[in-house]
Amino acid sequence: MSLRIGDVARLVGTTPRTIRYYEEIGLLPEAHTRPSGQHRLYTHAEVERLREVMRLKELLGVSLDELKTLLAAEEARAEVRAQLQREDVQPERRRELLDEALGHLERQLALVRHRSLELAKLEHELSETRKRVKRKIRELESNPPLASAATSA
Amino acid sequence: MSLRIGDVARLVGTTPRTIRYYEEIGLLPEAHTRPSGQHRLYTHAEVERLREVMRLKELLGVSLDELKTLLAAEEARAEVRAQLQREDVQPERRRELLDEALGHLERQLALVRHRSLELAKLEHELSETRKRVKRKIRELESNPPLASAATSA
DNA sequence: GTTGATCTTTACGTTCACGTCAGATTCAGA
DNA sequence: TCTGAATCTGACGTGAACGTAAAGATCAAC
Repeated sequence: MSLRIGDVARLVGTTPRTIRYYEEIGLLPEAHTRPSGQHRLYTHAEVERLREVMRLKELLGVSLDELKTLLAAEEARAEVRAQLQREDVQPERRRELLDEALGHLERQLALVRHRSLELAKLEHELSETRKRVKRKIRELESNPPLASAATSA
Repeated sequence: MSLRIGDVARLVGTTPRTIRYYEEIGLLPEAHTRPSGQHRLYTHAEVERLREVMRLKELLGVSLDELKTLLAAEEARAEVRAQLQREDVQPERRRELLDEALGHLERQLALVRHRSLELAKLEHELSETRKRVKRKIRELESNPPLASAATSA
């Protein structure tokens, strides 16, 4: 039911050092309340969280510091979910958290959409270029290599 | 007609140091034949080339070393264009260059498509999450904050 | 032909994101 | 209870991608 840091590392394809580092810089929450010196223990939910962090890092290509602020969205939503479990849900506080989460989500979305668009443009250009290269190759194949010049108008 | 390293840096939004560094590691060709000690001079074509390099770096998120091998495509195509100008175009050599360029293009495209897909997935997930958060906020607004619980089923 | 701004090379410094090592500690299993 | 594998903290090391400083050279403009 509870995983150790080595298991987690294997599961997500990284190293224990990296996980400790992420915790060190505040990118991951400190694993529960753990008397210093004792082994860290993780739940599957935390493994998923780590997966998500690494995915965002990979796809957004931002520094771990920027990523930390972007992840405030997840934090907020996690807290919302936690508050939903309990019953003392002061609605004003919930509203605050939701607004905060929304703001961070918008920032993430803007970032993602921008990159997505740029990538699409790049993809289009590349496939156009590929077409041209392919055409040139075909021309070269059908045109028997004559001695003189003038292969394309 | 010819720009100096500082102008180029301003034009593409980087620093002279970076440009020199890129030249140093072979990512950019050495600016023409330049007696060591003399100022580097650049054409607008070279500025565009640098822009493209920085764009690919940004969008693909690869190391400068990987980028160097990926850029072999541009090199090959540049050489093809150069050979088209001249008339002694040994067609077998052209075929080699075109094949090479095609290979590199395929690699770039595969990379771009993969990232593009992943980003699209992420974008979808994010906008779904945003929907849910917005809905929750609306619920909170329409439901007058009563004393008891039960806001959503 | 003399400035002053920009550039040159050389070389050491820096930040980020971890890797690696050491020595002590903890933990699961026999 | 003992043992061996994994983990702990703390520290220093590392590679990538530049930043920065120094001392001299170059270049455009006057």
